[in-house]
Amino acid sequence: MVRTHLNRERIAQAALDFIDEHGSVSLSMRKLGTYLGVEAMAIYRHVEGREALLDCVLQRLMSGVVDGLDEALGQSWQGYLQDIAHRIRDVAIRHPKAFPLVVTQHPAAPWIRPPIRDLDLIEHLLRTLREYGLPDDMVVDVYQSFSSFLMGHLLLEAMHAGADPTAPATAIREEEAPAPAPFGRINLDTHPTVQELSGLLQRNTSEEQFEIGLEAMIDRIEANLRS
Amino acid sequence: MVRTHLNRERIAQAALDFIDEHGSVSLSMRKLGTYLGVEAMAIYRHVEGREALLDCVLQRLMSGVVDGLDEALGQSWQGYLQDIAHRIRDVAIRHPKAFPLVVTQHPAAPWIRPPIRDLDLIEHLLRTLREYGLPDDMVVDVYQSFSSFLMGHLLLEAMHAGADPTAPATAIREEEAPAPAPFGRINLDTHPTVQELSGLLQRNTSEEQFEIGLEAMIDRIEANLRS
DNA sequence: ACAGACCGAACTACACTGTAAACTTGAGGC
DNA sequence: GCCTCAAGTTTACAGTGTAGTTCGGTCTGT
Repeated sequence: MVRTHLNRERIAQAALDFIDEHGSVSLSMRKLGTYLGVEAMAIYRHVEGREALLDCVLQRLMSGVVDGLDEALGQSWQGYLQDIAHRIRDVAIRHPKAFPLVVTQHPAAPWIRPPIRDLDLIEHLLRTLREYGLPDDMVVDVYQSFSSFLMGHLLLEAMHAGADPTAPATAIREEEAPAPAPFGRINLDTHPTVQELSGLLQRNTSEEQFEIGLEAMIDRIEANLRS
Repeated sequence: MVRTHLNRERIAQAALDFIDEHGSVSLSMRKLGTYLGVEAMAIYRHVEGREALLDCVLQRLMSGVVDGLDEALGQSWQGYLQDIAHRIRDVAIRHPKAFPLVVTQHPAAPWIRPPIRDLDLIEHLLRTLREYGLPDDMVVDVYQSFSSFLMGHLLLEAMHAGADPTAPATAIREEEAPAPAPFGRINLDTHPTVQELSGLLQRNTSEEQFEIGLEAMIDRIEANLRS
């Protein structure tokens, strides 16, 4: 009986599923093996090792972003950037446990900036911006600003979304006072402002802030272009 | 002979030194033990485990930021934010291998946003902004924008600075053509734009971009305040 | 000064990790 | 029929985090 043979695709998909479910730190070759119904060492026939495996997962994660990106063209570079940004945000939100893998360095190209680690996507971005008439130094500027903006927002959003819901939220106060403070009682006395603003702090306005920040970045580029 | 007794401080400092030298992934209890001239298990008398150890390192990393922050007061909230931002950037640059630890979740407070993981610092920031007269919702907004801005910029900068200089920069081209392309020859044919812009891409303008981005963020807050 | 509590450091043990090497098996080609 | 060869398995080993236990010196109460 030949259960559909192993290959890079199937392994990457299974690893992604596993990570979505249990987190990336608890992914081990052996666990992935049993998850695939196969002996752990069989995986090494198809990927070089754990690091390469995680790289495959990342590639699979981002593969959807670059595909069908050409249809998004034809508007303006502003719309194009908005489109890419939202595509990547979708990935981050759909796979919050896997997305933080973008901070691991690409072994073959340390100069690639997360979270856009896909060379095809980088090429597409640079080329398109150029075709929209942006000068070269501005193109690189946009790429870099865009990277760090996405990095900051999406990593935070993913961490928030991927936080273990079963987290203990342990108390720091040594007393076991059952104080029903907001978000798992934290030193209410030494940090009164934090406590007072807790309501506002735990409000999730990620999406709004993402849109505002993205808009602001694009505005800034526009202003820079005109000057 | 009582070689200066172990304590949390000494352990955290040694761990930080070790990470600065060899990176955080290769820090193990046993290696830290020998690094301290002590048996690995002795460490468990002072810190609860590996996770707690890394948390100690983070605490030690950021301890310098909040100390002596009151002297930076008295100017304006703009100057205050600039000051904090530069202090944290200094940490990121001085400890590029340790800084990425900020993305690990704080176990007791998952709602804390990296890279500002120090409750004292958060309290200080929120209180100060309030004292400068910013309305509560704006205070929280600033905290969150500030976090993601620092996160994006500093993590990228740290990754860049902490990249293993002995990295192979392997070729993707199967030919072993010795093409002296910029930054470790990468698929010159399929990604011509990347290649063409390689000169601009590898230019390090992190500091400039940091200043520009920080300024822009503050301007945005000001504009938001006036409206 | 001395006895006993005490506590930090060391040792042992165990389950689990990544990975290399040798081995088994089963399908296709002569 | 046998040969080949690649995919999957088994075995092995060094290294990991950490719980449990033991040892040896220091501090304290009298």
